Amino acid sequence: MSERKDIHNSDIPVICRACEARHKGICGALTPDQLTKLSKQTQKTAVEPDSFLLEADQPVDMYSNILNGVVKLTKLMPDGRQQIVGLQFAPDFLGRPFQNDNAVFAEAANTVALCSFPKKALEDLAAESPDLEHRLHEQALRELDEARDLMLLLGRKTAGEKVASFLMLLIRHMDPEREITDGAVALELPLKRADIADFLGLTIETVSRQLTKLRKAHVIEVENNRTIHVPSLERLRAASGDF
Amino acid sequence: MSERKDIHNSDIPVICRACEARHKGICGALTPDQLTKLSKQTQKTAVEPDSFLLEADQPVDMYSNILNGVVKLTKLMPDGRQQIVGLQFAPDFLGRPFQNDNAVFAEAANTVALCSFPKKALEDLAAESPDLEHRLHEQALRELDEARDLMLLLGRKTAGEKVASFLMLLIRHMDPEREITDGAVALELPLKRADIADFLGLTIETVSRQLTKLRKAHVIEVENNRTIHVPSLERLRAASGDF
DNA sequence: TTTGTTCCTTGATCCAAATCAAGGCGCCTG
DNA sequence: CAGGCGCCTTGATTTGGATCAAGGAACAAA
Repeated sequence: MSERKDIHNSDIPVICRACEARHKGICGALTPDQLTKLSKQTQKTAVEPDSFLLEADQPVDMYSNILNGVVKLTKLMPDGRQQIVGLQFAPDFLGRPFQNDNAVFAEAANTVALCSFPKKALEDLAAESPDLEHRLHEQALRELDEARDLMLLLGRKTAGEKVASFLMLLIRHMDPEREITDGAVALELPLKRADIADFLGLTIETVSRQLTKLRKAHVIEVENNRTIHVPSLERLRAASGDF
Repeated sequence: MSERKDIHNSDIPVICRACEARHKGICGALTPDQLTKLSKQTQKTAVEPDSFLLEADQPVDMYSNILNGVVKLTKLMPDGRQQIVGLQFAPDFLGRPFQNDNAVFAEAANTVALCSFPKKALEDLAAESPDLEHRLHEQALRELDEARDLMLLLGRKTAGEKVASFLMLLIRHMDPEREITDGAVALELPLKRADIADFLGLTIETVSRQLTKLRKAHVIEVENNRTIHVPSLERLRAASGDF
């Protein structure tokens, strides 16, 4: 009932001990016993940028936790038009529970580390542990809230607001360690321009131009194309069109 | 009567007997006892078009099942720009579990009938019935799948494709009874042009023009502005840009 | 060193959808 | 029955972002 996980760290499988998914991810819902059982079937893998983790409409027999890196969830139209419909960060759960095929592609945006386990293993655990299903439910609701924010972005924001909102979103998700004094922040873009465009419903050129505009307006500083300094979060937020 | 169905039915509270939510909605997860307990705290209400059911960022103390009609979930920008981020149909569950405020407005699109009950009553039931939480989880996942389809629509489809996709979406959700031979369908639009525009990320004028275009291309026939005949679903699907 | 590749930026032009403007139809109310 | 209102359509014009086109910087391979 009331096991103190912290005291009995020795009960925790070695490969889970330092894992973020055990704290903020779904594995936190598992007892040491369940964790041990699951960990025997897990596999940690590293994945190169731009490789596929899940194919849309293909049956999936594995779920994963994201340990590191950023995963793009994409949709494709028959003629090749593409939209990124979600970005997932560690320690998110990756997969579509209760369904054998997946409506989206999942693709590594940068180098991604995964902890994967068989679909069945998780579903068996979920059936016996309401707390695990509850965590999955909570993540689904969080993703839904995010998806709806993105719908407002895609449907009603200008290109400039989209790019500023994207930077705000990254800052919200990336390690809060980087937060510097008085609302200044530095961040490394995990996505190339083409991905940012596919995420925001824009073209590469427009993304580039809007970043230049933000730079010239001193809202951001750009270093080596991928490192962004934000001197005032407040100014960036204002550019994003949100409250 | 001594039919098995009626005997079984006699355990069910009167107001729940004919209710769709008991079959396809969340109430199907409840035992007759639980249903009786809940039904004592429920209230059926009829709501006029354009009245608010939930205010964003306001605490909510009720959840509802939609018994009839269509509910718009909307987001608003500080300057008044608006986006409909979801449409909900009977017998959907309405509300954001596990959170006291709501990130969206919920507004009746047409005349809506609701069955409402206190937040706490449902959450207590969910705690004791994993099956209920499972149903809520399933609905959240369905809404997430829909939201992602809409993100592709908003980010990458043309105005014409958006309008055709919207009609396809309505057909998918409205009563399948109306399906006529060889893929012909008639439907009543539950939304006015302004709502369709807010849903598709367009303006009223563009929606109107695209409907005219579909009409002139004989993909649809329009009657009284609100009734649409689709002679060939196949042709409409092709116009929607989807597979 | 050159040559190629990938990723990114910038400029010129074009176009789909927004905006601006007017009018039509059904419906209610005085 | 006039007048007003809500909802929708259509036309003219404008514009934000797409498309087309060129080139720069970083890096690897030859």
